[in-house]
Amino acid sequence: MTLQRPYTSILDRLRTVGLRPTRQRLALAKLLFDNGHRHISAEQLHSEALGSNIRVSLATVYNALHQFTDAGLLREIVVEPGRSYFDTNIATHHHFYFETSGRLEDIPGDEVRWEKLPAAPVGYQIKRVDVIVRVDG
Amino acid sequence: MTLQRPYTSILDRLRTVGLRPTRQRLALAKLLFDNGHRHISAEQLHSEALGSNIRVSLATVYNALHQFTDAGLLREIVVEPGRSYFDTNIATHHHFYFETSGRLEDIPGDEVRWEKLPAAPVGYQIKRVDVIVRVDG
DNA sequence: GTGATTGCAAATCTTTTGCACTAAA
DNA sequence: TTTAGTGCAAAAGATTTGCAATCAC
Repeated sequence: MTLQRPYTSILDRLRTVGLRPTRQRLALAKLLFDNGHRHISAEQLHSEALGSNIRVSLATVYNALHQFTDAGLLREIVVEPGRSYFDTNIATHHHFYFETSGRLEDIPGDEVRWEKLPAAPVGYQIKRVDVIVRVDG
Repeated sequence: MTLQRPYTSILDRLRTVGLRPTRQRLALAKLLFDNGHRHISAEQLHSEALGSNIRVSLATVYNALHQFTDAGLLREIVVEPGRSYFDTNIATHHHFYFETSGRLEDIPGDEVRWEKLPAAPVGYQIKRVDVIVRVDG
């Protein structure tokens, strides 16, 4: 798990995780990390990039999102078949999912505490615990 | 939330939720509910049906799975983009997800207890809380 | 009968892949 | 240079849709 280092430049962050700071990655990272925490889909990020005159293909957006995720800069959240978001907040926290709007909202980590949680099956380690509170109304 | 009524026939269960007990729905429901609790994908159920000489199209399998889910007979669990399962266990419970194998395993409801959980946002109700414990090893 | 359900094939949507081209080190 | 990264178009999956044919009531 990579710690978030708010005062590290995007360029250094990419270098640190071993990704070449290409024009596309820098631009996408800027959109992702310079606008506060966000829940964004690949398609959304692609449109946003095009809207900001960053010429980048959807395939590259997918590549970058997955590389960032593997590097621990992002976290992927799947809420429905065919609907997944990338979360720029990599601290431990959870989510409300608004089924009608498809929107995701953070639940701060300290708003969820376990009284009991099972141990990992023998031979396995817990990588992450996802809590999705599904709401509608 | 529909209570599970183990001694109700499949035919009656379909009738109760207002679904006509067609040949296809009866056969699929039999595969789903007469074999203990299972986590099954649409594709898997379709293969299983064909393997049991039940002629049914994949589209109908999807339809039936969604109708059963809407009726409260099934619960859908999405673990990764492009990988979702239908769970015949509709009691409150949670899941281990084995990232390497793609397998899902039940965590009984009483193995997870909350010390703290946020209230629903104003104007919304909590429909369900999904806990997915992601493990690898 | 008549209205719900099905099958099929086509369409849609999301995501991945192959490969020639380009750019970073 | 050398190797990683990119774009594009095509492929691959998963899921949905439209509509005529079929089935439950």
